[in-house]
Amino acid sequence: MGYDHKKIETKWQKYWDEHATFKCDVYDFSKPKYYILDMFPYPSGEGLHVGHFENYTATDIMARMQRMRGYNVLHPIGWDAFGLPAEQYAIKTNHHPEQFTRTNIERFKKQLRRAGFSYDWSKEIATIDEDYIKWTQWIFLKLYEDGLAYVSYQPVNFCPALGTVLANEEVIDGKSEVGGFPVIRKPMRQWMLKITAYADKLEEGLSTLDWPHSTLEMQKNWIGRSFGTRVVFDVKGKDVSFNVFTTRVDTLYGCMYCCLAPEHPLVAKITSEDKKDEVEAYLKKIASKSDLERTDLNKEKTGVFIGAYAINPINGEEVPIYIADYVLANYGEGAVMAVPAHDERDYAFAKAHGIGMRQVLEGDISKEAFTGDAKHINSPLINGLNIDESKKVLNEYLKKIGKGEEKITYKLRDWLFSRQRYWGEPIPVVYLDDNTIVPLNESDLPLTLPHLDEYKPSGTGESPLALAKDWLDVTIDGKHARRETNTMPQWAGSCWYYIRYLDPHNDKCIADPKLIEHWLPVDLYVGGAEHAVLHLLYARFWHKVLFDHGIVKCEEPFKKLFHQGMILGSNYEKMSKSRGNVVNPDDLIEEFGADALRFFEMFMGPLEASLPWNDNGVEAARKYLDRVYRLIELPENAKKISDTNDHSLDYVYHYTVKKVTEDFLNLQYNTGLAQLMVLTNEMYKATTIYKPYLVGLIIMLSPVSPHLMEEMYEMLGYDGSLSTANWPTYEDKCLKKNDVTIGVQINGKLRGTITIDVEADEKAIEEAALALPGVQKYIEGHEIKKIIVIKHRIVSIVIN
RNA sequence: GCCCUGGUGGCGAAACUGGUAGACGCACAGGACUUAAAAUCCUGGGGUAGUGAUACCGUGUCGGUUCGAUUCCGACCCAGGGCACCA
Repeated sequence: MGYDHKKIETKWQKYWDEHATFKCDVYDFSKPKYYILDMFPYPSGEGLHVGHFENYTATDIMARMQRMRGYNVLHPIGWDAFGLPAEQYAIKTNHHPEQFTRTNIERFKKQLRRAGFSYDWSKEIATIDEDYIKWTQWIFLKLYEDGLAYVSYQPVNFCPALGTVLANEEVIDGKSEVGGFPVIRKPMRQWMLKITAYADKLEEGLSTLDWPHSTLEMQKNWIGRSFGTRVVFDVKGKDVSFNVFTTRVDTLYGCMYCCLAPEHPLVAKITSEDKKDEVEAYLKKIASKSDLERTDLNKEKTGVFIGAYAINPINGEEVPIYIADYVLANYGEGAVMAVPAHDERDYAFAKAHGIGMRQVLEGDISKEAFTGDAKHINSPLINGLNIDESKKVLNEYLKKIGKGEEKITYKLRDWLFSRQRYWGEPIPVVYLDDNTIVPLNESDLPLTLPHLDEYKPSGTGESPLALAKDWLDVTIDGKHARRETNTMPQWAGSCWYYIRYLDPHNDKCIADPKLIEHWLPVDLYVGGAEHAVLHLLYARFWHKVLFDHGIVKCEEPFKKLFHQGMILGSNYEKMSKSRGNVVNPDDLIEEFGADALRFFEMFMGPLEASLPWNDNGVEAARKYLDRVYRLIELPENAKKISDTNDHSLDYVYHYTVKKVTEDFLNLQYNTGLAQLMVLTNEMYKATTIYKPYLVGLIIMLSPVSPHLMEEMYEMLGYDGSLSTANWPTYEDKCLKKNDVTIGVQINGKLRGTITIDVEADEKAIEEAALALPGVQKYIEGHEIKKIIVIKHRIVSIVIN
């Protein structure tokens, strides 16, 4: 019937608890450190799902393995506990969101313990804890001191249905990411973080990281660094000029008009009298468009001539100035020089507005803009040169005449850091009656949330905190002041939690500097690819700020990053309640045990792949574990266990140790486990099982299915927990085989195999290959042109 | 449209720096054990033709390089993820 998973798993979970088996002494610097981190969960009302399990099992295996390999392993867990669902629950029920959150945390904890994850629970943190909020706010004050946090009244995305402002990243196609409600533009007082000040450092740091290629690409694209030129255009007849940004300064001779963003400050100043009405009407049209419409209409290039002309600094030509909404106010200089012949957008605009074009590169522009590299024409200073050479020449020239310079711009925008919500960290500043901002003193932290009778958004955009009169009004140095009602976004707490884990109860500083220096950066960080940009970019940003303050000593927080794939429903669709394909881990643990679930989730395929759930999978994993168990439980197998080595398993065992060790360290658990199955199968076939090899199997399997392996270790007569056992090693001499089987190809087709002594020289291999009857048959009557012998691999015979 | 990732049996997947494609597992089939079934243990499974040894075909498609290509190169098709007028 197999082992009693309930009894065994409960027994060992209790043992680990009572012996504090996985508590990490962070001050023990005698062993090399290994810091392995999971992206901490948001404690939702739905509990842990199989996807969480995949993530946490993967890291748990690494943690358990590295402990056995002699590392001091830090493997903590905590709760990303602020978040919208708790607030929405509070709005509905009028209960405090913390109540909801704490209940969920307890449920998650129970599930994690049942899964047997080897977390150091003494390091547990939640972002909503007062002594955590304190340091989140403390970091905010550092950002404020540095001028990296500032108030801005720019238009922001307001979602009437949620009654709150959203970050650009939370708006998808003009609708809120959560709920899918329409979003409009509305000017409001906001806190911004100047992440753009770190754009360069964030870009540069990417090259030092051992991260998935696609994630590095995404961050690179998000930061969007581009090298170009700022060119100065004077406005004809007025004493003003404007800048444009271009990455193609080489096409300057082909500039037929200039285009300002509708919001450009110069528009009002230089619009001619007769064009005022037209411009006004256009601006009105733009303003009423939502982001959705603005991007939707991107097929048609709209814009109007504003009755002014700019002077092209390269040739003194006067070109008309337009405004058009395809020019973005907050990128580059908010203005472009338009070269219809060599830019797709300018081409479309010119066609639509009857503007001519001048070709300045050789190429076909009859149907579309030519954007490739070629020789320049119609460009006196650079005729005959290609793009790169031309840029160099023109950059130098523009610099000399004071009309431009090389410039770097970024797509990255500043981070909208405030939310008009209750359930977030209060922003630790107050406003005097004259609107002067006064940051709180460090000694006043943490600034905690007041209890409210109602948690509904005020609807005007201000957070429910505006209703907490007693909390809101304060006296600072005898003067009346009002607290900031905005709170921080959920991202805030997750920006630095990996630091707090080192020293979660420190009330003097965010963590003991000695610990920060020793333990950071995180050696391995595992979590979903959905955080490829936002969380991982924000956390890197804060880390770099803390680095500049000397608080952390390394420039990047997460040395190696890994994204586990998504587990899909058995119908290949994303698991969701509405699709009815959600798999509940609790039921599976109940029926097959945590060990089996852990095993299956690692065995089902590569960790990074998104794979469909297979209902038989967990049962199959369980059957394998039963099979391992029977190696000692079944009398006829137990009889075979011997303290004397008959060497029959030497090769397969040592090969398995090598492969499993390498595969596990590379997070290729599926192939490592396959090899453990091979070893198990061989043990079944063997007449004698050398006991140390059996122990080796148990140890290698223990990170994956720890409870049963602890039990088996005990059954074999060993004391204590496997966590103090040593990871097995292999000997090269056991990996040597006496002979190898290699293929024999004739003209690329496999015609036979030979088994030959590994030491055999090429000549002997060649002879053995030619001697094969199957080979002879093909060679007869043909001339052998060439024989290629690759030792231990293949013999390739070429005939005509 | 642009960027990234991937496409291998009925299914999940393996395959070192180009070297016997399909390890391991699921499902399936056969055998042993059993009165029987379940469980277990053993064996067999890429396709087509053939009783058979064997032959031919086969890693999304088409071409190329090579003695040899899942692996390298070119073009294309499909799926997933990201970005979206970024000058």
